[in-house]
Amino acid sequence: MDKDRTITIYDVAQEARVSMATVSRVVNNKTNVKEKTRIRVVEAIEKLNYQPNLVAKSLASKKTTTIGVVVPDISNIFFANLARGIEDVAEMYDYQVMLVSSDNDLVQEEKLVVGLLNKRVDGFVFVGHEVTPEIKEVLSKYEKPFILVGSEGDEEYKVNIDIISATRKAYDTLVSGGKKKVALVTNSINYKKNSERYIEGFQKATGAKSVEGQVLEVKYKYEDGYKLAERLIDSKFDAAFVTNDEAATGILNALTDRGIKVPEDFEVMTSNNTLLTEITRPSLTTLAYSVYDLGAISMRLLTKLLNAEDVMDSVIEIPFHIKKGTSTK
Amino acid sequence: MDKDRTITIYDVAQEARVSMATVSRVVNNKTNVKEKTRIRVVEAIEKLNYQPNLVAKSLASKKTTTIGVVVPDISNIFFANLARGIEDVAEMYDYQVMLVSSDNDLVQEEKLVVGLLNKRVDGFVFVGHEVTPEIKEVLSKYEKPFILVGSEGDEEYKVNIDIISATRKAYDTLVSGGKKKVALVTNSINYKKNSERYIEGFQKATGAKSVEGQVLEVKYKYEDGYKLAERLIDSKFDAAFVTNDEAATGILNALTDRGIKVPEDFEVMTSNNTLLTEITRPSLTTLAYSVYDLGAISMRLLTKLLNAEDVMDSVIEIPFHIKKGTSTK
DNA sequence: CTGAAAGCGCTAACAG
DNA sequence: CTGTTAGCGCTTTCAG
Repeated sequence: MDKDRTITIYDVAQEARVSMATVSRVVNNKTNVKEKTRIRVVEAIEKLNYQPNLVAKSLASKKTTTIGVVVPDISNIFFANLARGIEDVAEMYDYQVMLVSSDNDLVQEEKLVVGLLNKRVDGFVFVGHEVTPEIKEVLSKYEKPFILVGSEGDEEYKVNIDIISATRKAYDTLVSGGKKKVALVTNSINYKKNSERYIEGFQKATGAKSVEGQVLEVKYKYEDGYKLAERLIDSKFDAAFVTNDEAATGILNALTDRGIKVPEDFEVMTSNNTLLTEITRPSLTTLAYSVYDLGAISMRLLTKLLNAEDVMDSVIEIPFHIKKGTSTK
Repeated sequence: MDKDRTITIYDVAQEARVSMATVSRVVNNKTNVKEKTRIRVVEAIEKLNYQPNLVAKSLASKKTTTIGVVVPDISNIFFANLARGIEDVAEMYDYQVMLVSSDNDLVQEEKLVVGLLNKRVDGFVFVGHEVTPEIKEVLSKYEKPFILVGSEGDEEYKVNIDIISATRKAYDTLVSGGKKKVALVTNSINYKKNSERYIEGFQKATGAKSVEGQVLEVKYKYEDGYKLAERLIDSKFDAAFVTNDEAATGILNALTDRGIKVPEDFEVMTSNNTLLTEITRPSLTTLAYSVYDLGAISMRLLTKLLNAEDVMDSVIEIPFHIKKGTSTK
C-alpha cells in the first residue's frame, strides 16, 4: 500500500465507515446528512487531507465551474481592467477563468472558442467585441450562455454604457469649449456594432444626416493614434472624440509634439477612463465609469444565468459621467 | 433516438465499424493505425461532427493541458503584457490558461493555487513574485512543475533579466547625467527577493556598503508613486531609479506638476519598458527588454517541462539594454 | 494493426 | 438519512 496514492472519495468513505455517496453529500454541502455522520466524514477528510478531483466531478456532473473569457487583447489596459473585474467576481462564486485573446481575428477566435467548449466551460463572457454568427451557432448548439460586455449587438445578454447618449454628451462638451469642427475617431473595422452606435450618437449630436468625412478610422493602439494626428490637422479639425484611450493618447501626444496647443487649439476627449487619462499631460477628459465594474457586473450576470437565478434585466446599462481633464476647455 | 445526444467516441466507433480504442488512436495521432482505417475513422468524425470531451480525456489521462498563471494583478500593464506572451505560446502548444490575480495576498494566493490544483492544471507560471514555502510544498506534493518569471528566488526554473547588472547600468546612466544623489525606489514588501537584487545591484553600483536612506518604498501604483515624490524632494534627491513603470510615472508627473524640471533638476529612470514610458512627457528612460518575450519564453520552458523535453537552461536571462527617453540627460 | 475491458474519481438516481 | 449501482467519455494495458 503505497502512501503516495491520491486520496479519493472512496478512501474517505472507508475511513469514515460510510459510503461514497455520503462523502459526496458532505463535500457538496447537501443537507440530508445526519450531523454525527457529517462530523465523522469531515474528520476523515481532514485526517487524510482529501482534495476533491474537480475534473472527475466535472465529468460526472457535466459542469466545470469554469468560464471562458474572450478579450481582443489582454495587454490593452482597458480590457485588462475589465478582465480583472470579471476575475474577481468569478472567484467569489468559485468559478475559474480561462482567458484568451482573439486579436480581432474571427477565424482564430472561433478556434479558441471551440477549444474552450471542448474543455466544457460553463459559459462565456465576450469582452469588447461582437460575436460572429458562426460562433453564436456553436454556442447555442452546446447551450452555453454568454454575455457581451463593452460592446453592442443584438444578443440577449449585454452590459455596457449607453453609447449614444455618451457620444452626445462628449460632443456637447467639445463644442461648449468653442470648437467648431469635431472628429469622431473610432475603429469600425474591428468593432463594427460599437462604432455604429458611436456614429449614431454623433449624428444625433451634430444634427447632421451624414457625418461622412467627420468619422476617422484608427486601430486601438497608441502608434495608430499617433499617426492619425496628421490627418486630423490636415483636415482642419479642432477637436476629436476618440473611442479608445490608447489611440487618444497617441493623438494627444502627436499633437503636442507638433507644437499644437491642447486644449487651446485642439481639444481631445476619450472614452475608457483608464489610468492613461491621468498620465498624459494635459490629462484627458473622458467618459467616466468603472471599467472594473463593467467586468464585475457582467460576470455576476453570468453566474445568475448559470445558477438559474432570476435575472431582472438581461441588458444592463452602466451609468457614466464626463470627467474633465485638461485636454478640453 | 434523440438527435441532440452528444456524439462520443463510441458513436464514431460504430459509424466507422471499429473499436473505441482505434478511434482514440486516430484522434490522438498515434501511428499504429492502418491508413485505410484511419481514413474511415476521420470520415466518421467529420460526418458526425464529433468533438472530443476534453474533461473525460483529462480524467482518463491525468493530464488537462491547462496551466495556471498567477499574476499579482492583471490590470497592471506590465503583468498584462507578460500574460499575453504566456497566453500566445500556450495557445501554440494547445494549452489553455487559467488566470488568477493574487493581489500580493499570500493567503489568498494559496487558496487560488489549491483551487487550480483541484482542477488539475498541469503546471504553473508565477509572474512577478516569489512563491511561498507553503505553496511550494503543495506544488511538490502534486508534482506540478512551475516557472518563476520576472522575479527572483531560489527556485529551479526561472526567467528574468539580470537585475543586478541592470541596476548598475541604470545607476551609471543616472550619474553620467551629472546627478549626485540617486534614490532606488522599489517595493520590497511585496516583491522581497526582487528588491534584494535591486538593492544588491545598487550597492555594487554606488560602491557603498550601506545604501540605507537611499532606498525608498513604493507600491506599484501610479498614485503611490505620485505621493512619494514629495519625500524624494524633501530628501534632496536629484535622481531616482524606479523598479516599476506605474510608480515611476506617478513620480514623474508629481515632479513636473510641482514645477520641478525633468531631467534638468531631477532625472528618473524606470524598469518595465511598457507603453507608459512612451506616453509620459518627458518620456521615460527605461531598462528595455521585451516583456512579452519574458512571458513567451517562460511558457515555452514550461511546455518543455511538461513534455519531458530536454531543457538546456533552467534559469534563463533575457538580454536588455537602456532605452533613452527624455527623463534623463 | 485492432479489440476487449478495466479503470480515472465523482455524481445521481433509486431503493430502502 | 444512507448505501448500491450505473454511468460521465475517454485512455490504456493486455491479448490476439
